[in-house]
Amino acid sequence: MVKHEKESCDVFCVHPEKVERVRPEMLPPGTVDQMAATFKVLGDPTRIRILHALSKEELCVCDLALLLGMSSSAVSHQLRLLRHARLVKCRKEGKMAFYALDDDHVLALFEQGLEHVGHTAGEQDEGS
Amino acid sequence: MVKHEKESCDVFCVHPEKVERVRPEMLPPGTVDQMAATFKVLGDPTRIRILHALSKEELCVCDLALLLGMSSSAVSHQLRLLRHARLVKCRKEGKMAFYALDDDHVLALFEQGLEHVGHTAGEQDEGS
DNA sequence: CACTCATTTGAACATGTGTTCAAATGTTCA
DNA sequence: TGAACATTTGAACACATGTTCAAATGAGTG
Repeated sequence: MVKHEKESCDVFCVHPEKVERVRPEMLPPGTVDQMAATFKVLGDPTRIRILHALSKEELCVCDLALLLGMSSSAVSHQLRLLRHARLVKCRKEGKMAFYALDDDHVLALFEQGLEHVGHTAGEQDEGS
Repeated sequence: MVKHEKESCDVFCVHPEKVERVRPEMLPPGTVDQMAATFKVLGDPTRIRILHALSKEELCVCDLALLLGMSSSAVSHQLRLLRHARLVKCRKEGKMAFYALDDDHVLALFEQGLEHVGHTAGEQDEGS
């Protein structure tokens, strides 16, 4: 919904020169959306636990279900999202599906997130 | 189809030994939730664009509003989430608030995500 | 084939999320 | 003080998300 921009008053900027210096460096929309989509998939406790488990061992769906204490269906739904985001890969063997982290990039991303949490662990979150 | 053979084992696992080997290595719930919360905040195109802009230059709210083409209110709401997640920091000067990335950890996390996108750029996402 | 099992899928539901609008802070300056 | 401004906040809305349930698929076995 684009209402016609009232550029004169609503968002009248304080440092236009800074803005115009940064503007040409902005990432293309496709890249931004892909990054957001990737992080969004990472932004769920269940999927974090799945990824962490898979970083230790290749596991099948029912292994994960037992480990996480949830239904195979729920696990499968989450694995589908992780697959779509190229965060895990699937290896089918007979009627079983073994999952593992897609590659070391994923592990690096995961550990960077873990490091951030450790980094902010002791600090107190300011109340709103 | 009536099946009430093993009601005890909805999730009767195929490789219990793997599961029990991994179980003690699982992350504590608090850590998992914090990681998920951090990634969740990163999982939005608007916030990705904000972080990327701030990685180039310290900017105030209305600078960001102009750069992103959205209202100051919307930007401020997103900045609050980013602040809570310790991804950006705020420096107040007069009636203005200058925002910047909280530290290099954030930049590293961001770039790891960007790298993942670049890494999967050429690959085709299998249709669902 | 009939049956079981591991996995996947679709629909439905409750809950969470991002933006908008209006109003409130809090600061600067005439 | 009062007006103008940058920013923040709260409520409300449309929309997305995670789980559950039931059913379907597909592979192995008697």
